Amino acid sequence: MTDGQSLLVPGSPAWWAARHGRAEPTRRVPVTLDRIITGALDLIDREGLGALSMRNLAAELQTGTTTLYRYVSGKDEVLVLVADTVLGEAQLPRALEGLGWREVLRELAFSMRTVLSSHPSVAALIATAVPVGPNSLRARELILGVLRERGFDRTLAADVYTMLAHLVLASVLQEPMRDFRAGGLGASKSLTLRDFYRSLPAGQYPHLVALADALTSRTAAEEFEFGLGCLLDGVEVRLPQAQTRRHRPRNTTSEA
Amino acid sequence: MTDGQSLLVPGSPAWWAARHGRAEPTRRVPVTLDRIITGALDLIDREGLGALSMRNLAAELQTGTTTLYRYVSGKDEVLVLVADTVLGEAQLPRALEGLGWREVLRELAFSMRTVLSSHPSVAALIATAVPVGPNSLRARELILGVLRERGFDRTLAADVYTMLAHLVLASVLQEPMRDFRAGGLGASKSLTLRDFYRSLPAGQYPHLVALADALTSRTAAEEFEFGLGCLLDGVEVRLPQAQTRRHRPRNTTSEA
DNA sequence: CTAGTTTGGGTACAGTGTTCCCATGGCAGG
DNA sequence: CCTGCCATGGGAACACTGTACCCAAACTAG
Repeated sequence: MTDGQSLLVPGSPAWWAARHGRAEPTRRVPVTLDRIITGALDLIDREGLGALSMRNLAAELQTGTTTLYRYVSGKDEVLVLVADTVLGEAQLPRALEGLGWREVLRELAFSMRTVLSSHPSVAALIATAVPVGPNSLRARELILGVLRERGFDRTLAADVYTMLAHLVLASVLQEPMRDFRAGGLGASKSLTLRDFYRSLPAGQYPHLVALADALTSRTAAEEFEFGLGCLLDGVEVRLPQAQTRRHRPRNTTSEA
Repeated sequence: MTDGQSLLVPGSPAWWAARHGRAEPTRRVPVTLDRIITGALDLIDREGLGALSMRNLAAELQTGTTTLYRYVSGKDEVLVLVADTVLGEAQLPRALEGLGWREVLRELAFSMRTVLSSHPSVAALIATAVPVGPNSLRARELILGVLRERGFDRTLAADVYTMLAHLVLASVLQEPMRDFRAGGLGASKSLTLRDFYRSLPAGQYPHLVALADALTSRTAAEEFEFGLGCLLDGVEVRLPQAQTRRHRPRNTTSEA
């Protein structure tokens, strides 16, 4: 299709606007790799992963579709670059030295989770492909370094890193389903997940009905907090030197 | 395309074969929902998620594309049905009563992981959509019941279930990347992940280079085993009654 | 001013999900 | 017997997708 509006045909309003707009006179913004990546990320965050097509991306950048292929080998490469860019948004090397391994791991895991959580659709990209971009490698390197310097042996450091990555990934992946509506047969009857659990036959699924609230009232961050705490406690048990300064866990609340 | 071979034009070899083949005379196998689901699952397992298109699926079932839409509202529904079918392949209610919560959770988590691991591509379906099919609900109900009957309060049961689900999901999702080859610029230089880590600049990524073996020598099941152990230990700490029969963890091996 | 190299992009092809509409076949009613 | 019906099967078409080929515009070097 010719798209009509994105072309700057002389005499058209868009042409005039570009001609004596208040900004710099060169309205033809050059295409760069960065513009492609940020444009793709914007498009994904705004309209979801499914909305990212090479044509849409080209339209977003006000250029032609095939132009993108001058900077990128294909859509796959765009996705890889976007994923690594997001991973790079986490500012990891904050104040770090004085803290014990628990605090550092908490800090790192949470900042990774936060940055991925702000680009929900991107998590799926990272989940199904080994992230080998520089930002991803830097993060891995940093976490492994923290573990080694705190006395973890090689296998334990690798195992703990893998578990942390798994935990972060799963938490972020499952987060968008929090606002899930079930039963879309008609537009009228859309249930929230909690009401869906409540509406199940109590004879068949007694616990799902009874735990409808418990299963759906947690924030994704709270769930992550819980899982991270469990994992770190488990790691503490596995440390060779029994340098276990005991600490009292705090969320075993019993509700009404 | 007309496909030529799947059409039984009278007089063609295929027609004759169907006419007096050694099997039953009715060669036109009727299309059913079950055939669609199992066909889709076969296709996914055999050639990956990307190979599942409505046309491919129709060809697999030796029928026309639009016929599928008589039984299914679209591709999304096929995927949902496939996901729930896979979830249903886990035989969960094995011998269960005598065991403590640790053993039961291990058993259930492992069997879920095993069944998902045998259909690697399907895990991605479950990760990005709330599974609300009957088999999925049955599994959730069973696990929650186990937890409640073993003395977990409502929130703790829900939290622990969520963590287990996350762990299983992430483990299965990351499993296919185990046979990942990096650096596919040319067909000549395809590195395994371990060699990729080894080939990194040691000045920039010292720990990644040093831990190349540790990061890649684990089986997915072993990693899962480790994570599950950590998690269960963490859960044990959070149990209200300090019914902690201590047990010695066993994998803090220090390698060469 | 010309030659050449980079950058931008229209057209085209194969493949996707989905819908419209027509053909076929078995079965009930006359 | 023939006739009409209706659920099932499927061809053609539409609006997309990623990508390759090839041509036009623009800028740079001589």
